[in-house]
Amino acid sequence: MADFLTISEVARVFGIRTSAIRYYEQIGILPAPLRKSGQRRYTENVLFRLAVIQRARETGFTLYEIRKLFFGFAAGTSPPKRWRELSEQKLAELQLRMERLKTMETLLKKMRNCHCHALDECGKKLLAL
Amino acid sequence: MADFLTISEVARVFGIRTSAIRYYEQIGILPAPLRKSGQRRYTENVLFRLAVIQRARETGFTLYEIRKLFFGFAAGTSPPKRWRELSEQKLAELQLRMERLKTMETLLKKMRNCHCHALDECGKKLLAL
DNA sequence: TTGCGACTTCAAGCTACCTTTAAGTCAAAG
DNA sequence: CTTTGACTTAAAGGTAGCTTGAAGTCGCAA
Repeated sequence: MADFLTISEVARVFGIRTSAIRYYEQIGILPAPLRKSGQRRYTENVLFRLAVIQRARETGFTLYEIRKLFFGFAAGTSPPKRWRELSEQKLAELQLRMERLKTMETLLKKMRNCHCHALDECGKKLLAL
Repeated sequence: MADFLTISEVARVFGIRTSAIRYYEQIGILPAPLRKSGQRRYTENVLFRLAVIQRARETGFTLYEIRKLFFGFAAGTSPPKRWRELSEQKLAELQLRMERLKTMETLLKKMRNCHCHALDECGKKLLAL
């Protein structure tokens, strides 16, 4: 029956628009699927891809970073090696982002407990991190 | 001497463009400074503001969220109260972001250690989170 | 055969966050 | 007085990540 999925079925699963899916294909982060009289027919593989894409997007990666990651896997230089390099790099970026989030958390906590009546007064305190 | 700062001095301190500073003023996240024959002259207060803005931006807040945060401080309802509410809310958002980052970290670590030769094969594994 | 609904493409539109450009003002130096 | 350099404005331009619109195709049902 549902051996293949139409674009709108896929879209519904992920709560995104069909136009977004076509766009992802266009910029090369989703492979072009088989066609049945012009219409895209997806296998479950697209679900795995989209799941990774969504998580990456949620954590702040751009579509172009994601593309780089995917191409890094596919490309020539013995896949697992290049792949490892790229994911190491992305992991380092994640570390940085997490540190920044923590700094911001500290900042917000200070702001929350601040009793200043003017923002600038408060800002002055904050800079004493 | 440097009792006041020109827009380009401020820009240099933060490594941003003068146009960005004017834009921040335009959308209301930087207060309009005094003018000396038309030109903006800043006090050190602007540095505190910009520091907070930069950190917030780094952690993914939009300029409009930042504006809301600032206005929340300034606005009517006994400042510290409204302020506290808003920062609580932002803190909750931060928590969520951190969780997502951690999920992504797990994902990337799995990918790094993956020996699949095809992305889809790898994706399948990943979905067993 | 006609109509319907779900798809297709291509191009233009939209929001956020700025940057760039054009044209002008100001003040201090030569 | 003219030039220089740093500023001013308003408006247009640019990029990311889509969305929307117009016009057309496909296959099935009445």
